[in-house]
Amino acid sequence: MTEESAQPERIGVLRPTLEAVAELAGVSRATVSRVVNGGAGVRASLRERVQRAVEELGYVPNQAARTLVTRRNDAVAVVVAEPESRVFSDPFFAQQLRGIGKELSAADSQLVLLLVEDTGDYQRVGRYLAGGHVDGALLFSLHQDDPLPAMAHRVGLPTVIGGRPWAATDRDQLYVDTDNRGGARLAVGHLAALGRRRIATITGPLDQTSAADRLDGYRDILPDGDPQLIAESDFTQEGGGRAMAELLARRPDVDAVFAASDLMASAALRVLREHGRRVPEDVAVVGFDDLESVAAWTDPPLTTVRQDIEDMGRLMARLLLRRLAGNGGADAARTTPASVITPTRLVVRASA
Amino acid sequence: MTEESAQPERIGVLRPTLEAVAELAGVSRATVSRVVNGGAGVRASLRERVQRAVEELGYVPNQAARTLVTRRNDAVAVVVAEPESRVFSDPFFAQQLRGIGKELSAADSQLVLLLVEDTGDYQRVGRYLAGGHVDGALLFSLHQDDPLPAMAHRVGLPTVIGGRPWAATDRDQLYVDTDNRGGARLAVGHLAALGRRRIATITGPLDQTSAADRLDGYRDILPDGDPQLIAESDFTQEGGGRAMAELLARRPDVDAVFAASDLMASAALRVLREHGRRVPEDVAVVGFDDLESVAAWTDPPLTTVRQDIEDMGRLMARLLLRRLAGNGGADAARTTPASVITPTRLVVRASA
DNA sequence: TTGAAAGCGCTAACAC
DNA sequence: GTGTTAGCGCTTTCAA
Repeated sequence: MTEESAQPERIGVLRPTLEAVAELAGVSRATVSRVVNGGAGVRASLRERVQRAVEELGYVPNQAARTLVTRRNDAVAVVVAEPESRVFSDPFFAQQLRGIGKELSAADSQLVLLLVEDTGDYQRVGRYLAGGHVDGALLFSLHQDDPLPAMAHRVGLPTVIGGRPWAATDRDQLYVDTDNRGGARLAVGHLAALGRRRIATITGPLDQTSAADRLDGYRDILPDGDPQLIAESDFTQEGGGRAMAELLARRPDVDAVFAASDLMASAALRVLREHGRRVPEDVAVVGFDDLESVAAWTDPPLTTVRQDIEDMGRLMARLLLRRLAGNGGADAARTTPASVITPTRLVVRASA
Repeated sequence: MTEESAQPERIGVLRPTLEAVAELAGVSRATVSRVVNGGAGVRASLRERVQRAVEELGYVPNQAARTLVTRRNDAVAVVVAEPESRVFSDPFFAQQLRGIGKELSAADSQLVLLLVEDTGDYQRVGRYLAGGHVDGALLFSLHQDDPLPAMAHRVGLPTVIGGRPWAATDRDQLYVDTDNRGGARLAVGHLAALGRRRIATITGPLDQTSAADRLDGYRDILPDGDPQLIAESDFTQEGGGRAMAELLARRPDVDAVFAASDLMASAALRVLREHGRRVPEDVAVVGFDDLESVAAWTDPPLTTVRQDIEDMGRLMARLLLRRLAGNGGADAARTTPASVITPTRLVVRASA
């Protein structure tokens, strides 16, 4: 009994198989399988007998065996290529995940969250995705040369990316993005309409398309702007504060700031106050995101560009699910979903 | 081509199998399998030939098939029974997850995070755990009658719980907990030693053992305390602020507060200031957790009970991995790991 | 060292 | 309706 053998020599609980249930119920495996999977086309009396047997034995289908034949997992991976210190401090992810979770639950699919902490993790996560543990993947926070989309494409794993990817690995790579450029134009246009003439911007990390696109929107409105008025930052509170201080040093006459995230805008507000500037009288400030927990509670409340983050998550999940569902047919072309750019709108509060 | 058939009619990329690699390399499936799994006992020349074939075909083993025979997944679930709004706002989880992630990476096991949002999710998560997708599970934030441990036990899934469970489902249910009671004694003892005589406490939700145990520690030091000095709260910032206001209303002469979390303590600090109390002169405050991002940055910096959260995560993972490893033998008794209570210590800063 | 062959537990034709 | 049967892709004896 000590050595492994072909016989079912298990350590803990002996998990019953379809076979065992079939025997106990006095039917064939096929019938048990039918009952377990909905029971369509099985006489009621038999069905009940089988159900009792399932109950009695505490039978739970072995997913590996099932997946092996059906090629479905009813699970979807969400991969976030960001240290968890950021994943867990930025409300952005939480909201996005909430949307995704809701949509997947409705489809009875399990959300599996994978965090890519450092470079070494890529291999393991890649193996996980390639190994067929999930039916599809939602990829987030991809930086410029992230290998994940290519990996997924290589093994044929359906994928939707959060945010516009830098380059399409795949002709029909699906993604969901906010209209970052349009949103930025809204913000900067508003400041210009207010009569501000020295409008600065605090950007996100420019190796992310969201940050780059927002800067492009800024430039759309101010094509001849002073480069001194552009401070590159990183979407965090600390970074935003630093950038604001820098701008103040470079151009003390700055009279407006478009910060590419609410977190950065809130830090800018604080730094401006510390430097004796009144908002919005001396300097008008506009953020981006409209995070409920931030924008409404700053002093003064933040004028910002609203994007519906939870809805983006929902959309991503829906896109993926539709692609998964649309597998079978030759009519793929008709049912193939397309990438989505969600709209933004300006929410005017007191800061600008 | 439109209908499903037994033939490999796939939609996207045709994923190569062992068979295909074997054919291309001109060897048997067994040999390919050996190479893929480390290549022990295969002649170098053959090994290389196989590796080239694997490379060329972009072969990735099908995990479902592998799991079906090995009964291993190299994946571990972390289940958090808490709405993500809390998971993502409380740094506690992030730290714990970091510890777990590190330990699992080292064992080349994939961390799979499952969030239980509402009651409906239990079924799906239960099915996921029972379905054999993971080798084991780490369970967090279990409330009083949480069905998860029983579910896991029922299907024989090795499990380690974060925090002491209310009742052991299983004789040798493993868990990792902080010495909550001892830590609370440290905190309250410190306040008493400072000469404080009207020491209040703000508790966590008393349906969680961590909160209940900390309250017990408080009572150990103050067995005859005034019940008016005890305010039940919920570990959040909002709750902590409310509780502090309440205490101030009930006992304006309060001269010390032991808050059962740093988040609550920081809110208490703010409320005390708003009520014109100086800390620590009028009211001394001690927290619990020693969250880097909170305790050191409050004004004044928080005296608190330190628990090494990341290490707890690490410990949980290690316990689980050891249990997983210790499966095979009859010597299970000797290698069986036992639950752990991690020590606490008082970190004295300016608030008490 | 290598290959042949027997399953792991399940689903899905297909036949009755 | 129900049972029989043939795999899904892999690992692992066992023999050569």
